[in-house]
Amino acid sequence: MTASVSSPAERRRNKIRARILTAAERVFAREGADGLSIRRLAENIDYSPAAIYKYFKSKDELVDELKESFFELLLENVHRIADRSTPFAERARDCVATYVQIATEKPYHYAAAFTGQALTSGPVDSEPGFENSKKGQAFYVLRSMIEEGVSTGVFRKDVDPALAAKSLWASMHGLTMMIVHIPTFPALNPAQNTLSRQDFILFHADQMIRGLEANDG
Amino acid sequence: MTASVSSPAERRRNKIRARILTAAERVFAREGADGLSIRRLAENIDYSPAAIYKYFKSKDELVDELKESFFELLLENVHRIADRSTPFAERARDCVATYVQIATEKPYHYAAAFTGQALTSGPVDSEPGFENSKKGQAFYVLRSMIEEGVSTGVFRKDVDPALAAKSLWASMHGLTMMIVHIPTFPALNPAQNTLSRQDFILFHADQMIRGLEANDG
DNA sequence: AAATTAAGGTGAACAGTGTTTACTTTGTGA
DNA sequence: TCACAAAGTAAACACTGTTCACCTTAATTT
Repeated sequence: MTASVSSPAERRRNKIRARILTAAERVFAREGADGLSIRRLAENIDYSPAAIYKYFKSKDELVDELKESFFELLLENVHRIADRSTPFAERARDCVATYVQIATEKPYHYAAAFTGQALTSGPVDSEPGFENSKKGQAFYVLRSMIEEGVSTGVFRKDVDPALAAKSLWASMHGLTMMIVHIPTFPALNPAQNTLSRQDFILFHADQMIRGLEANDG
Repeated sequence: MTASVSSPAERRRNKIRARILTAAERVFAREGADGLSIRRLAENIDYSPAAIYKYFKSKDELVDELKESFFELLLENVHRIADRSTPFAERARDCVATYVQIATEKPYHYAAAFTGQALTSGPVDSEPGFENSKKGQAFYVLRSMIEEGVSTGVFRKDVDPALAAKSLWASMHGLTMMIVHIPTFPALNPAQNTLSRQDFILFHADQMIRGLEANDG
């Protein structure tokens, strides 16, 4: 207990860390993890490449922080919609639309957040502490919304919210990835004319929700 | 018109090309595109790294061929199910399940096929000739199945098969990617006990199909 | 059959990458 | 002031995809 909780040295350190992160963010958003090289990054902030390793253990750790802040942004936005007092159906649709919207605005962030971890890595110990990650929290917003739908009778009584949330999440994720990877989606061909992206997102959301609804109209 | 359509030289060339591809396939299936290096590959087949470039313009081109053959396999399997004469509902479910099954068996192939192209690349000229690609053909199997569902009255009359197919494809894609990237999925935590993967796939398929069904029953 | 052309194969190099090591400078706390 | 830790660096290590000049071998043409 020598100094204040935030010593000058510590604050200075955090400042530089932040400077590195914002410089990294700019490049990552435009070119992704492959486009972001430690050497280029070091040059941008007038440091030697090795200096970065005094602030981050590895490039992966640096990129992980970018991804985590992105999911914080995503969570905030979805939460804001979920907390509205608009009718349930509308609110649910808007949540899905917002998730897809925010995600596709920063495609590299979103894709990297899932693509990141090694694919065939052992089934043990993956995602430690998922519940406390931003990604995890975003999922639980989804789950509680489905719980509301079930308890108010909009959805079938026999749907398991936890299960349904995963299914819904997968569908949202799929649409997002499609848009992210196929620039023209929902058009599959540059020439094809179809629904606008926004309308398609709403259509997809409707489709998902319809799968949960009690079909007595 | 000097020789036969397949000259000895040509056949020899194709043989070596195939040898390279099968060696590449083995590594790619286990470690993905990043794990597959030209140098390691060259060593495996007792050639110099430069030799590979006499058979493939670039590593990307080589990997593209691996991806295309994978989608050929995927298409074959889905087609086999789609051509069955089992009841419609069952057949549809099995198609979805097979798609996810095959895809998750070769996670790197599947993920790379979508992740491959540059993310923010201009909206023009992406995916030239989608209709003729294996990926495109797989999509059209889906579309015609939905057409069958609509015409036989299982699905709502107002669903646009082309649109619904895209929505369904996105949902399938999402589940596949979830399984591919989260080793424990549908469990989100190693400790969590939930539906088996196979059962979850069927649940998800049900959910999707329910979204299309005419709800008078 | 001889000469010419094309294809197959190679070692070395170019331009990158993430990361580590040994070293120097700088700043802080005792 | 002195000692110790933190910050910063140049240079190297071990890689990567790719290209170039060069040589050998096979196929074609004269």
